[in-house]
Parts: sequence; C-alpha cells; structure tokens
Amino acid sequence: MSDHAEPSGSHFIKSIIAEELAAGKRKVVHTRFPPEPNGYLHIGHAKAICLNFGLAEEFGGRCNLRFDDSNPLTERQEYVDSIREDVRWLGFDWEDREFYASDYFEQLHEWALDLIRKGKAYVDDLTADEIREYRGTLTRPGRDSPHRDRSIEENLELFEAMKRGDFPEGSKVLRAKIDMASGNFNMRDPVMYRILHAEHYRRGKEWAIYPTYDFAHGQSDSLEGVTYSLCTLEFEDHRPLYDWFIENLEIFPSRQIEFARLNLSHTVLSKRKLKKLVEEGHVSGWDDPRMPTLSGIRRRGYPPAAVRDFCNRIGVAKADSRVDLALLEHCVRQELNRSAPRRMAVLDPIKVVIENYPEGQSEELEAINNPEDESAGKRKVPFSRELWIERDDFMEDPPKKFFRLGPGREVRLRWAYFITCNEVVKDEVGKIVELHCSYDPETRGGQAPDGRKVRGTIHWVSAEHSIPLEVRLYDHLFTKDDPDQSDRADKGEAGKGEADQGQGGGGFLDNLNHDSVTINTNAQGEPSLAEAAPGQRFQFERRGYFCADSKDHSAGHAVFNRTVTLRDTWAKIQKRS
RNA sequence: UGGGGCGUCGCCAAGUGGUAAGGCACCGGACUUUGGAUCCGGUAUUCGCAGGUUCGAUCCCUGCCGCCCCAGCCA
Repeated sequence: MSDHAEPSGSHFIKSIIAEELAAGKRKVVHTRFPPEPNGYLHIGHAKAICLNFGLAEEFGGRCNLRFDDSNPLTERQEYVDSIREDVRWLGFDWEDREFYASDYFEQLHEWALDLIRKGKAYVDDLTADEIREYRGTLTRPGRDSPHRDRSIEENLELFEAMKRGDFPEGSKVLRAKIDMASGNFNMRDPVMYRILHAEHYRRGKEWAIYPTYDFAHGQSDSLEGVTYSLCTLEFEDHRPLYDWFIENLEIFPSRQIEFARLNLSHTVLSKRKLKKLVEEGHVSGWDDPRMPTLSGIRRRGYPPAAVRDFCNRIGVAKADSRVDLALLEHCVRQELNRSAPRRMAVLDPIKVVIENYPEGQSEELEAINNPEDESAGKRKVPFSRELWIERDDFMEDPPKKFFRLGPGREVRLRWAYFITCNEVVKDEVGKIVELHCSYDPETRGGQAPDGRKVRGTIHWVSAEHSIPLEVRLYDHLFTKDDPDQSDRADKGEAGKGEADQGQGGGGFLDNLNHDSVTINTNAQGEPSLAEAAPGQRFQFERRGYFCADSKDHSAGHAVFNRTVTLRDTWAKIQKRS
C-alpha cells in the first residue's frame, strides 16, 4: 500500500538502517508487525504498524504480519480476525506474508534439541516458586539449579517425555544454560519451554509443551528473514538473550531495535486497563467510540489516513512520552476538512418563524457540499416558513463581539436569506420558545444586492422537512492527561499504585470522566441525512465532524457520533471574558 | 545499593563540536456565505544540574540529580 504513506521525518531507526545498508551489512529491509492474538489493537499498535510497514515501504522492502501465538491460554481466532481487519483498515497490505509463530513449533523444537545437544539447555525439575527463589534478587545473584548439570542424554530423554505429555503442568521446564549470576535476569537461565496441557486455537492438542516468548520471537524473526525486529523499550533487557539464541543456534541474525511505546493524553493504552473498562461496563464494548482501540476510533469516525498521519508526526524515539490528544484531533480535522461533505444539523433547536414568508410555501436552495473540494458538487436544501436554528445562535442581550442573532439584528442563514429578528416569544417561565423574524427576499442565496454585509452566518434546517437525529457527543474518557496519576501523588502518598479499583482506590478509574458521552435525541438534520450509510462521515457545519454509527444508524433512526468538534474561537473568546 | 534505558519550549521532536529545525498547543493580525478552512507574524540567549576540556559544547570528559523498565513456566 502506498496511497497516503508519506515518509515520516528522520529518526534513529532510519539512521541505523541507512547506515547498515550503506555499509553493506544488509541488502534488504524486512520488518514485521507481531501482535499476540489475545486482545484488540489500539492506537499504540497503530504506531508500530505504521513504523514497520512504513519503513519497509520507504526502503523498498517487505513487512510481514505475524501472530505471536505461543501461549494457548489466552489466544483466540476471534482476535486474529479483528487484528487482520484493523491492519487492513489502517491501509496496509501484508500480501501473502501472514505468518504464525505456532506454525514454527516443529522448527523451534528442533532448535531446542540442538541446544540440548550442545549442552546449552537443560530440563529443570524445580517448581515455579523454586525457580523464582533460585533466581536471586536485584542485588543478589542467583544459584544454579541442582538439575543444571544433567547429561545430554538425560536431558534429551526428559525433554522428549515432556513433549509426549508424560508430566503434569509446572513439573518441568526446559531452560537455557547461560549465567545465573548475570545482572540481567533474562540471562539467569531463562525458561525456553513450559508444559501446558492446553488446546491451542490453531494447533489443537498436538503439543504439550509451548515455547516462551524469548525462545519463539527472535527465532521467528530469523526464520522469516526479518532484518529489523522493532519492539518497545521494555524488551531492551531481552536483547542480549535474543542475540544469544541467534548466536548459539547459528541462524540468520535479525536485529532487535527498541523504541518508546505511544502514550496518549486522556486515555489508557494497556490491554489490561482497556479490558477492565470493557468488563466493568465503563464503556459499551471494545468498539465504544470513546475507546482508543482501532475499532473504537473507527466507529467514532476517525479516518485511517488521519491515524497514519498522526503516527508519522509523533516521531520515533527512546524517551518515554505522552502525546497530546490534541495532535490526533488535529490530524482528524485536517483529513476530514478536505474529505467530509458538509451538511446542516441543529443540535439544540429553537423555532424561527419567518413572518413574511408565505405559509405553505417552500423552495429548494443550492448548497455547496465541500468548499475544500469542488468535485464534491452541490445539493438542494429545502427552505420554508418555519425553521430550526441553534439555541446558542441567539442571544437576547448580546455582547458586542457576538455576531449572531439578537433582537433587531440581521444574520445570514447559510445558503439562504438574511433574516432579522423582530420578536422573542417566551413561555410562562421565561424560556424562549420561538423567534419571529422577517427575511429579505432579495438576499436569496446569501448575497445582498445592495452590498450590505452581515457579520454572522448561522446554520438552520426547515422544520417541515428536517429529520430527527440522535446525536452522541463524546468527550475525553479521562479527566487527567495521565489517568494513572492519582491526586495523592501530590501529597507524597501512593501516586501510581497497582490498585486501580476506583472509588477512591487511587487508580486510573478514579479519573474517569463521567460526562464522556452525552446522548442528544432532540437534534434535527437536513433531509439528505436520511440517506447516510452507516460509517459515512460528514461535517455538520459550525458544529463538528460526525459519523453515522456503524451499528445503530438506519434510515428510520438516524444516529450520529461526533468524531471531533470544529475549532471554536468563539468559545475561546467567551472563556476569556 | 544489580542490570538496562531516558532527560532539548506547555506536549511531541530534529540537531550531536561552530553558536537551538519542524509539528501540536498558545498569542497577535489578514481574509472569510462555516467565529471552519486559508494566510501572515510571535513565542527556548538556551538544551536536567555542577564542574572540566576547547577559540568555541546541547553535542566530548567527570560527578551529581530526576524519571522509566526488569526478579511470569505473559508477550
């Protein structure tokens, strides 16, 4: 794929690749995106996807999609399906290079045998607790397992029996024989294989032993000829082990390079926390439009091109960081501004009666679909005596900077006429229920022949023709930039506890924004909106970008999600005064 | 206190010996049938701190401070 993938700026991984290429150390660039099918992809994964596929494309190489499925306990076909859909949605194509670590089990097993024969791996009978105990601590080196020096023959026999399923889970593991005194825990005889009498979603019950991440990932890279294996910072400590297996197995040398994972303000990006939001019902599901999952932002209406643009702008570095959601929203607005057709919809309607417009009459006015894209054409919008306008486009006692409607003031109705407000009708409690206005027939289309100007242009909808809309307005899911930051941190108490139970528990749930969604069922939209297809995106003029909900929208019941608001300088001016 | 990393504008992020790119945000102003878009302009004498080397340091050296990750038979 290549339609929108503009190369991002320079970053250290590109420099490394360019250097190796120039030095002749590598001939090609081959990367991979290696998700574990145990959850849904989120915007953080989008960064990795864009990086891996983007680099391959930029250097004329290839990028594989590989499911890192070496743990039968948590993985499911359902997840591989959603992952494939999400990567495709983002706009990337892995062609015929869809791989599975579970397809490499036979080869991995051979390699394990190889290490045993070389005296570099052994079967250990210690329990998990004992292994932990023998591993030592941050400051104390570990001790050798009593089984560390078994003979090659015995190891071979035992490992074969493990594979056959002769032993119960947890009773034995295969370990690499490296260095129990290493400062790096990953080198203290890491586990290569564990016994799991579980059914694997792809391999069924064929295997009783499963390789660990460390014994599967690098070798999978190597098998696929991956030159650059990009992963996040927490794997930096694993690199020596990654290299150790390559060296001792004498296989193709993939190179692991680590970069900082994405953090986004006002949301969480960890599988565990996202799962908690779903399971505890704080959101409606993985594809709730407030979720940072790819399925969530897709339903919210974020275009894939905007997500790609975002990923190219945030950079790739090794410093822990948290990107402001405002940047993502900027990318979304920029993309939608040029691609979304415009429509008029009134979210909080107030009735306007044009007193000098004949009762029972109506007409069709021409409206431009997208001023940024002439090819989007024009449409007809019906106009009649009674209209809906936005309640906050009228002020009874407007300040000088307010350009909209007020008693005695004239404004332009977009694509229609100039109207002047003559009378404000209120109910018993003083609430404004109706505005009586007059229009100037000479201003049809929005121009005054006498050249007079009006400062304000407001949107509207013909009451007789409009259709009711359910509009869902979304806001930040969390009130804080960093939801993990507890108030108590300021007082020197537990700032970032593991306790995220909420309700004063000091965790991220305490920072949930309880007004992150507002369901508005009073909105009125222009009739053409009835034909919107689920998933279709529009700009509701002066209000924001909206997307017909992919699940709940239908011709008979129009439901729109607000993707993002428009920039609102009037709101800023108001806030200041 | 063992090992591995990171600290450049409010948020990201280039630059890595020659005197601080860019984007977002923010603040002005122009233009405007979306207070949208667009367009101009502004915003780090300073690169965690302290020393040192040098004609010259964000880039080199030393020390310190701060933050992140690692003791799963998860990935």
